[in-house]
Amino acid sequence: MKNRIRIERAILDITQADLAERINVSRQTINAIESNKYVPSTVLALKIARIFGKSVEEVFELEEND
Amino acid sequence: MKNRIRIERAILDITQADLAERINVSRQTINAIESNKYVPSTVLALKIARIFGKSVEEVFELEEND
DNA sequence: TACAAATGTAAAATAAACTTTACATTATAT
DNA sequence: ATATAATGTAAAGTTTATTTTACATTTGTA
Repeated sequence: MKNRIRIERAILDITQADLAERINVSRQTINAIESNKYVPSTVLALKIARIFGKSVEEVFELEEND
Repeated sequence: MKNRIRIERAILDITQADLAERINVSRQTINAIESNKYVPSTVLALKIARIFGKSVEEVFELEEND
């Protein structure tokens, strides 16, 4: 699965730590999701997308191997 | 988090086992997600929504406690 | 009513998400 | 060039997702 978190963060001009704080997870969790170390839960995906004002599909995209 | 899986399944007229097979998880996993025993990964949410022809937000909805 | 299909559920095992702490590297501004 | 902020990463620990097997209950149908 791919994601556009880094880009959306840049548009909002917020750091990984900012985003983490806004959805109540650790900064490392955001870093790990953003760099595809693991797949977030649906609750986190919904919260992240909501902060960006985008749908989950606009932020996270399935790939062939998923 | 709430979900509309049961309703969307009814619209498509498919069983939990059918849905499970289509996204390559066990039937128990679908049953557990559908009855809110746990929160699916974003990959599963995207696959489930795609089968229903709906967005993730149309199938899964955040609640206050999330 | 009886049979079959669908759903609910439970326990044990494994994999994966997430936290905390801590430190290293990279980028940015002064 | 130096200080500071941001990001990358790692290890250990806890919690949660997911699988497998198995059985019980409910629902639909002949």
